[in-house]
Amino acid sequence: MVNQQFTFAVHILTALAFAEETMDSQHLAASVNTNPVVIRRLLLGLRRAHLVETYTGKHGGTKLSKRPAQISLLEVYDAVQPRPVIAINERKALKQCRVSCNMREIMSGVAAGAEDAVRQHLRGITLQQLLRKVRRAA
Amino acid sequence: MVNQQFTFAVHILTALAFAEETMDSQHLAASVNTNPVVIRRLLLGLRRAHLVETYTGKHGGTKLSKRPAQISLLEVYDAVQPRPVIAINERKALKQCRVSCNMREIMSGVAAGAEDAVRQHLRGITLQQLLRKVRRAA
DNA sequence: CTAAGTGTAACGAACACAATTACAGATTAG
DNA sequence: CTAATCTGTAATTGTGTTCGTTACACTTAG
Repeated sequence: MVNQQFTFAVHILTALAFAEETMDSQHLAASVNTNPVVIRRLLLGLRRAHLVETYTGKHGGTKLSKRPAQISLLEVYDAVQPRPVIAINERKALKQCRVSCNMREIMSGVAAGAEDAVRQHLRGITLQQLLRKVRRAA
Repeated sequence: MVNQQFTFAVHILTALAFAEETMDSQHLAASVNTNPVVIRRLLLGLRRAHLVETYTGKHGGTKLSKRPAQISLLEVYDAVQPRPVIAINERKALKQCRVSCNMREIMSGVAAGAEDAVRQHLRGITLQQLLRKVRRAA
C-alpha cells in the first residue's frame, strides 16, 4: 500500500479553504472517501504545524488557521512527515569491501539532494493556487 | 518496510565499476548484505536498461556495459521503476463535492512536478562521481 | 441532560517487500 | 561426456506499513 497521507492532507486543506467555514471530520472523510478517524489522525499533525484549528464538542470541527495564500505545500509535507523519497540501506557494511563501507554515506548525500529537490518544488505551490484551480474548473 | 531497490541497484553498479571485472551475484549480495536472488532480480531490470551484461554458466556473472561516466543515476532510477514520490488518491470522487472532483487532476500535477524534480537531480549524478568518492575515501 | 462533535487506543485486513528455497538451463574445465 | 558453477525464475514465507474500523472517554452547544 502506498502512503497517501500527503495527498489526503492537501485534499483536506483544500476542502477547508474552499468551504471557508469549519467542517467536521465526517464531511471531510466523505470528500476524501475514507474514514473520519483517518481524517482526525491527519488533522493532529496539521494542528501541530499550526495549519488548522480544531474544536471539540457539538458543532465542533476544523478550520484553517492561516489564509490559503500563506500555506505552502512544503508546510503540509513537513506536517505529515512522509517517508524519505529515497530509502538508504541501513544494514551493516561488509568490512573488507570498500564500496560496501562507503555506500551509506554516498547514498545519504544522493537521498538528501533528492529530498531537497522535492521540497523546493513544493515550496513554490500554495494552497491558494490549488484553490483557484478548483474554482476555475467546471 | 521501505523500498530499497534503487539504493541496492546503485550499490551494485558502483561495486561493478570499482571491481572493473565481472562479479557473481554471490559477491554482490555480500557487499549489499542481502540474498543473491534479490541481486539477480535487480540485475534483470538493469540488463533490460542496457546498463549491465550478465553471463550464465560456470564463471558467469555481471559486468557494466557502459563506462561509469556514461551512466547517470536517472538511468538507474528508471531501470528499477520505483514507486512514485507522491502517491495520489485513486478512489472515486464524491460527485457533489467540487474539491473532491478536482483533486485527482490537481494532485497529479503536483506529483508530476515532484517526480520531475527528483529526476533532474539524479540526472546530474554519474556513477563515475560515486566511484571517485569511494576511491577518495580511506 | 442530551446530542453531536473530537481525541485516541486497539485490532484487523490488505498489501508491499525482501528473504529464502528450489530447480531448470547454460557454460566451462577436465 | 560429466561434474561443477553460475544465472533465471517461480513459489512461498515472514515482517512491517498503511488504512479501515470499532470503541469509548471527553468536550461543548443548546
